[in-house]
Amino acid sequence: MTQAKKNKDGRISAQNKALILAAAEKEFAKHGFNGTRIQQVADAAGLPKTNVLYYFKSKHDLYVEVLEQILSLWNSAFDEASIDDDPADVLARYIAEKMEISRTKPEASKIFALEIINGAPNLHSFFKEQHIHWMDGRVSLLQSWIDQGRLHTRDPYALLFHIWACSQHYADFGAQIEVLKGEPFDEHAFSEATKDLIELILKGCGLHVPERYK
Amino acid sequence: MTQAKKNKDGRISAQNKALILAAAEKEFAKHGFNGTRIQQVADAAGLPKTNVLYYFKSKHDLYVEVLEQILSLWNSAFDEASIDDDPADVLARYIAEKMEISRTKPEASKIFALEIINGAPNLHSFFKEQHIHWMDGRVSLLQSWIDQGRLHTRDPYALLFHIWACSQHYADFGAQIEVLKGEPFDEHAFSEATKDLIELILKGCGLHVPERYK
DNA sequence: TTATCGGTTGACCAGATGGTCAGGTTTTTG
DNA sequence: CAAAAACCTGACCATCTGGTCAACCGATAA
Repeated sequence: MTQAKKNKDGRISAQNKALILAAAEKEFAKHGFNGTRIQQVADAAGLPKTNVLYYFKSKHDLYVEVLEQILSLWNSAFDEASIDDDPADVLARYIAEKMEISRTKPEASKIFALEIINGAPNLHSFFKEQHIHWMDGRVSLLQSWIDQGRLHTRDPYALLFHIWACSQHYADFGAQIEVLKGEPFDEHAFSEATKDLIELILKGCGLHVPERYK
Repeated sequence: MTQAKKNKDGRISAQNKALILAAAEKEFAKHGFNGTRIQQVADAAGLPKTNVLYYFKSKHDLYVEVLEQILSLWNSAFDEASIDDDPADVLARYIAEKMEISRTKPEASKIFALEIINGAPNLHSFFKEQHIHWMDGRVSLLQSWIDQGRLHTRDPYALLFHIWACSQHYADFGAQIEVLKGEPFDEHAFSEATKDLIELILKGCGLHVPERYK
């Protein structure tokens, strides 16, 4: 039917697309956009290369869809925090969330980092604007807390950057950390690292670490 | 003469090699190893492609030499710090050094980050071992300070990771930061960011920020 | 003058890779 | 049960790119 003309998500379609996207996420994380071969993605998904091109018009298309899927992970409870909330609580939770993503979705984090390092050439400008808007809102919240004397840091932007930098570091540099520390960086180690980071940042802002994050 | 057989560093040679390495550093930082074309490097250096291949046997060779050149930047005063030094002073200086590299050599920092994200496939194992050795030494120094009650943080490894993560962040994500903050990230902004980071980390470790870094 | 040698370069190639296409099969739909 | 739509895929191709090669240049030494 003409109604179904644009509906490309039959049962099989949805299933295969998901399969391919998952495989692509891993491959892109490992080798970057240029270093990834469509054939590799196909192999990882257990399908012939042509089939990958059937669902995604081009390599670039596939990459963009992977990226869009990743962006949905970036939502957070911090998005809705208000001035009446407790800064220590909100920040600790935000850090914990970011660390959790680094642990459970390191590939996504890597791809995001690679994309940003290269100047975000594939992120639609609407995303950038949206991000700036989000940033403005969060920064003024932090600034309010600073003005109230409930948060002691000079630059709220810098605070956010530092949280991102450190949490993402654990995703991006996971392998390096294992080598340098000489022990596997497992769930428990991640939990310890999260506590450490929360303590560092909160103390650095003159905040008291909530019991549950100690 | 047979003596000069291996001497490939005549005046012209040294000059051209330096030219090519500088161009390669920029290109690799922009596009990564796979995304960089030898032709691009050649164009950036103002030489024909064949000439690049004359000085560097292969693209991979060129990349490794760029990488080795970068590694020399990683030396620091922190390397020689001893237990008798003041933790606050040593750490503040170390952070300032790292930030300075991010400001003056962002390309080098980017390449290093990209290399590490990909699991450091091109770093010779002797470098890794050397790095581990360095790390062990620095961690035990930090641990000594902790044991003496002069430094208050749980995991010295994590402390180093956080310093690296934040300072490198300013190199890697420079473009993103400009967009999000909506103003150029110049020398002055870098100086402010450095102070902020020093304050965050030192306060986070229960240290007092030395006057000169305020 | 001539041999040598570092340096230079255009022409060329083999392999890899993104992407197309036509024809086939399976599933859905009326 | 057809017809249509969705799905699948082997064969193929245009292009790109790392790397080779052989000829050539220009300075210096014998």
